[in-house]
Amino acid sequence: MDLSERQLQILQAIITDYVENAEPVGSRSIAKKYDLGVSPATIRNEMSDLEEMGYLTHPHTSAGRVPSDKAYRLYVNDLMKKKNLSAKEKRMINDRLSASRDEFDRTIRHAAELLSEITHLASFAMTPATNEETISFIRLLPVDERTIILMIVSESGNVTNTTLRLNVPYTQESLDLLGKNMTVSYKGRTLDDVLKSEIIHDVGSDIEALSSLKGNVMPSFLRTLEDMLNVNLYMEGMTNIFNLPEYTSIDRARDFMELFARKDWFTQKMLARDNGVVVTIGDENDTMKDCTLITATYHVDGKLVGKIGVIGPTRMKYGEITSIMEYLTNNLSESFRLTGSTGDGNAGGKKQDE
Amino acid sequence: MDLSERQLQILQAIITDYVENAEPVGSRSIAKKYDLGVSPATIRNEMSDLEEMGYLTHPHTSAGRVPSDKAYRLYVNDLMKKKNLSAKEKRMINDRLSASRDEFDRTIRHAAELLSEITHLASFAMTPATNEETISFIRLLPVDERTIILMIVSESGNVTNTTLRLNVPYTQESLDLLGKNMTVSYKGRTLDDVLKSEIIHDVGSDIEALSSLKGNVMPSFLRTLEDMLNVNLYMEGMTNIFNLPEYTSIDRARDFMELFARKDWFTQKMLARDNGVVVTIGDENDTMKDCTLITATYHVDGKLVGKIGVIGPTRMKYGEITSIMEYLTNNLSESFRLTGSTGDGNAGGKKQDE
DNA sequence: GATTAGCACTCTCACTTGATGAGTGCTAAC
DNA sequence: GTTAGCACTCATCAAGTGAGAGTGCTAATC
Repeated sequence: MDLSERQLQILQAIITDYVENAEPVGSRSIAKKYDLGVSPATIRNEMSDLEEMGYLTHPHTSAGRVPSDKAYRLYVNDLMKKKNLSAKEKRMINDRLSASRDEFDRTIRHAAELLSEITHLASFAMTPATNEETISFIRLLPVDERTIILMIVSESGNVTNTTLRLNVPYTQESLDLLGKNMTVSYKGRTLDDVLKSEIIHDVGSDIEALSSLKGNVMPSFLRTLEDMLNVNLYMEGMTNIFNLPEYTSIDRARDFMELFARKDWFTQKMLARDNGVVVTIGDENDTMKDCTLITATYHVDGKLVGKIGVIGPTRMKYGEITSIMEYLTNNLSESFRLTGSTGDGNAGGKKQDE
Repeated sequence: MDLSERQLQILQAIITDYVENAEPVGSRSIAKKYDLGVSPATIRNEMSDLEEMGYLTHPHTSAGRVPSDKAYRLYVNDLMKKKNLSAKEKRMINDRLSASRDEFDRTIRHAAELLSEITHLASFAMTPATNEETISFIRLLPVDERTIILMIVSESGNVTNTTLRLNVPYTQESLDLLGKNMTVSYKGRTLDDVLKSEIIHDVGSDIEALSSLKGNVMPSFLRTLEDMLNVNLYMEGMTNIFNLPEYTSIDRARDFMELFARKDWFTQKMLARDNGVVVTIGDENDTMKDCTLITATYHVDGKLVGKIGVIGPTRMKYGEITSIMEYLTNNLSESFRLTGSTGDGNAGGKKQDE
């Protein structure tokens, strides 16, 4: 049961108007503002049909119509036009990201800031999941008589380290040896793989002298691997939502904020989403049934996949926002194309044209 | 102009009642609940005097009295009784912190979580400022043909590293040499000191071959030092304030949240505060004039100083909260007494008695 | 002289009422 | 199929009302 051309026009007009003004839109104002060549009465009849089909709802008898989730879905799939970013917007994005291009985490955080500034919504950015990363080498360095540093380096240049305190003495040679020993064991294996296998049978060392040292180091080693697997989540512009009429009620604002205070939970949710630009509207989300969530993915070295996203009420400028996110993620992927995962000092990636 | 014993009793009763119920308290309810042996009329007269002296205010003619900032200050200085923590509370603190005692940053974050859970207020915790830390050694490690890792280790075992991309080739020897060279130059100097001097005259190397390599490394070196100087700030329980009657207005809630979205600014503010348990009430803060801020300091290795704090309306349980914070910071300092600054694998610090 | 009872007065809060206006839904005319 | 006309619905706002809590003053009491 397809919609007629006129119905689509009316639906689009209602969505446009409602997204702009956040107030139920009536037949008269549609007829006046959008030149559809028909009278309010006709529009009323069409509206009534659209409501029957589930595209519109009615807060109460004598109020205007409000688009339903189903209407937004139709809009996103078929009606919405991509917005061409202005030169100014493109320049803003390029400038703000390139200023920190040489440092990975900072760039990601800036992307989130930028996104919330441009969209006036709450945004977030996640560093890539690193399950697939492989270990390059492991090294142990002395600090003082009892303290050493354990350092794990991945093949894409990711580094994590932990300072740990031993309950046995050590020598420079034993540290070097254990480092080499561990490197041989784990080089080329993914973090996930190592973590899963080692946590079960914590193997002793072949060489007697190293055994106790290794016993000291292994728990920290596993813990450090876990740390490396953790993605960082940056959230920005949470307070933007206070300016939206949807959230003038304290309770709804509270619910919103509380949802995102649970960072771990939220990270898991987001990791599970598909790649590319993904829009989920209202009921399509299992929590936050009155929000829309848009996520997009960027790539590091063409391999690792990170995510950015915005969260807001279902009433949002879909065309504009998806276009911005597309541009932004392309820009990010471009920046991280040649370099490793943690900054590059000077040589920035090739810049996207403006 | 001192207050009479009876005036103090009445003031204390009003504060206690108001802190509990968040509603202006009238003479009748004081007379009924607190056994002062005088009639409401007498209390009314005293209240009137207290108001004249600036300890109480009046929302409107026919409402009860509300304590002023001045009253809270008097209460905190003279009237308030320290609360003895229950065994259960102590156990909770000990358990929750010791579970993560071997990892510094995580422990600090847990302290903030714990604090907001116990107090039902917004809380924060800062890692220590490290201006006074001194450099122990610097090392450069190879990743691939063009990528190396720069690693800086402080004498307390703090480690920071950056991956950087070179635009000149390198050899293992040159890396080792430059690392040693830099270690000799900077060992024993404080981060602050090195950062300030080097940022001005970016010295070239004495040995010709290292010159270009060093040129590549120095900018990252300085940037990494800056990173090391940055304190981490963890904020928790921001949404707790939504449950307080003081913040049922969306505008006040918004103001509150926006203040703490500016993490850098907030960090600076907090760094400037004195050591020990510090309470600033309402007007005593230059921003957030309707909040009370309580901060307390913990020590790492007896030297570095970090901070934790809570933020809430001036109406809060001062006695209880300061006691909790005192216990908590003592516990933290105890944990970080022997170990370096970034975890210790096994050997936990001596535990405080329960 | 300090304390207290009594009472008029003030102000908030919750509730009601009525007017207004936006918008629908139906019917009959075009 | 489209439109004008009109009765009807519902939210919103302002004004008005009464109850309740609490003060401040005065005069009586200890």
